[in-house]
Amino acid sequence: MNENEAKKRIDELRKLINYHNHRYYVLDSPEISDAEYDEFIKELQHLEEEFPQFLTPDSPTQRVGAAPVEAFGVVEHQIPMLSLGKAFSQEELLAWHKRISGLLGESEFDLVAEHKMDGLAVALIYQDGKYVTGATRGDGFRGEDITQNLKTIKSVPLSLPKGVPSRFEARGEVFLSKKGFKKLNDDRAKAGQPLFANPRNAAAGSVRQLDPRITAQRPLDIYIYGVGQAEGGKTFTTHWETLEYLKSLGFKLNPQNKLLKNLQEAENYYQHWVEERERLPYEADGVVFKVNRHDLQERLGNVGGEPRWAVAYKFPATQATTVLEDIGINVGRTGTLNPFAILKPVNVGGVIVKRAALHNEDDIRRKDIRIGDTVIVQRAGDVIPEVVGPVASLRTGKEKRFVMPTKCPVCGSEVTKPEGEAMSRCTNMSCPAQIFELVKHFVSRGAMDIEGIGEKLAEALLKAGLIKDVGDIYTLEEEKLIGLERMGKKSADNVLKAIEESKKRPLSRVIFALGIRHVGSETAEILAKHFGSIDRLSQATEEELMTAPTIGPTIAESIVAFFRQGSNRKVIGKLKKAGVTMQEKAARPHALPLTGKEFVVTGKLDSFTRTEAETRIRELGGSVGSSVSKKTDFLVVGADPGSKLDRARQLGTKILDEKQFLDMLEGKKK
DNA sequence: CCGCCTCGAGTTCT
DNA sequence: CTCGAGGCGG
Repeated sequence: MNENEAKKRIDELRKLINYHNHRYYVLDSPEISDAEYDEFIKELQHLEEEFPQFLTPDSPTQRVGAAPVEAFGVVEHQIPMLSLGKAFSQEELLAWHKRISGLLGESEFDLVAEHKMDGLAVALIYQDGKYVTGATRGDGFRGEDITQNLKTIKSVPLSLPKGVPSRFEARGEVFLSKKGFKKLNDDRAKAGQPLFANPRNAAAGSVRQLDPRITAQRPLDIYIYGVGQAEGGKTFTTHWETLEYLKSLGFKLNPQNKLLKNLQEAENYYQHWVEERERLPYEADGVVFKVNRHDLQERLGNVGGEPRWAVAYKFPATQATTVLEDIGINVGRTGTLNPFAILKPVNVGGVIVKRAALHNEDDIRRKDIRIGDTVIVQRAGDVIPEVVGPVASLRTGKEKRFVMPTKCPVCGSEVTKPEGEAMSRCTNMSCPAQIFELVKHFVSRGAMDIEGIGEKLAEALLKAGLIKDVGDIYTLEEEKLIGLERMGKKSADNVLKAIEESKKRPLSRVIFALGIRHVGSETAEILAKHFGSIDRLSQATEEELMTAPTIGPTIAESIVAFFRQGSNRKVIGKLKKAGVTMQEKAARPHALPLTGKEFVVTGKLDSFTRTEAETRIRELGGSVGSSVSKKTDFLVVGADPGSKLDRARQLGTKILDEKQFLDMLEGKKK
């Protein structure tokens, strides 16, 4: 290949790559496969190596691999990057609107609504259509030169179409998607590095890497929201037109931007996203409203370093800081010691939070959470409150590191933490905490389903010594029950009736109810089918157990150990004596209607709870999965479905609404 | 041996 | 809903 041919092919490839890059990273609708794209990149790299005279900084191969710098240079913003005034309530939004309406002498004017991304503001500067400089906002007047780092973001165009102003500055927000943020933190956790508290910190940290090769590995993205400096070229009369123009230049804009007619529509827009923000692929901490017409913007001007023509209306915070007063320990059914945070009560997004999950010891150490720390607490949507991490800068030095007790806080027995496992466990099988949890599990809905025995009664029964293990439930008598708190004849009768009922539960439920470690509802089902009775199951050796599907050495060992334990054999004896199901029911004459079909349920159903629906499916021979996969046959969708619906659509899984599902249960169609 | 897919277990607040 | 871990396929 001679020089001329090479030059021609290089230009061609760059055009091609830029086009497909834009399709993929900006428009989210690729036309070619990743492999084909990589082929183009490879070919271009080869040519550029062979003909280095044609290598230019705006070549798509130059996004990665610039050498690290010692420190960042300074970039002066020709037009300051101002921060926005904030509104925290409807009243404050109203006040903003009223003030500018007064200044303008009219109250109906278009507004542009945008999401306030949880990221960091940057400027991209183009000279004669070529990307030359990228800068952080800094203090608004001077920022840091992060040109090489921003270049690694694939949705940043490196060159613009002909006809753009000779010097052109686009402004936007660099951010991490929720997924990207999570993945980044997961990777850091695995590597034992400190975690980022939120996507903004993560984005800022990534963009301010001295080594652009590190930045290139972070899944950063950018939404452009405006123009800074622009010498020559087009002028626009509204902000919306400016946004359209930016889009036409190849910049990536937030698809949720919207042109609104008045304040009412702005309030609706806000309300909508307060409710829907969980569903967004990125984190937003509010919405921004901007006066659309540029002439009105100019008349309103700036005041106190903030433009009067825009306002950031913040969402209710999902994070708050409070003091971690102590770390408590719960002992679970399987003896696991589960630490939880005891917090100085704090309002997070309208809910008073006093406790929060702290999954395990490693997690506490990884996040370096200490008792007495001021911590960030987060409650996203319906999700359980969790401690994100400490605010290390507020430490006084009096904070105490958490140490997992070596004795069970409930019974005082030895605690072990097997090598390589995340959980510490109490070794005492008859630890009162474990027995209590086991009773709760035994009577719970998915297990023996004894209505009337709940947390309260279970505790009372144990305390009064009426039961010592789950087998004793079947020897309870009316007179004894009536003595207990809030328990009259009527309630006692009901409880006894429910206990009687529970004797009829199928074998699989009984196996599940026993609470054998690693044996949940699915595995119990398999064991019941495979062994047919408790007697055969209890006599099975590890080898025999492992012939059943999904049973490996760990589960097999756990089952054998369970039945070897004398106390467990005694419990089974009691259940047998009471007449609880010990055999799989005789093979049914005809196959159940839903045999072999796997269901997944999402959202709220009207006719019954999700667990009830799942039980019904199992009774009819179907199985229930917890997430949608290739194997799933049907997704049952109730109100307010979660991400499972998206996944089902992706996989083309058959989707049933509640009505169709009920019809199916009644056997109307298959 | 590693990565993917499921299952099991535990959590908070209204 | 999320995390950890068991099972199994590539």
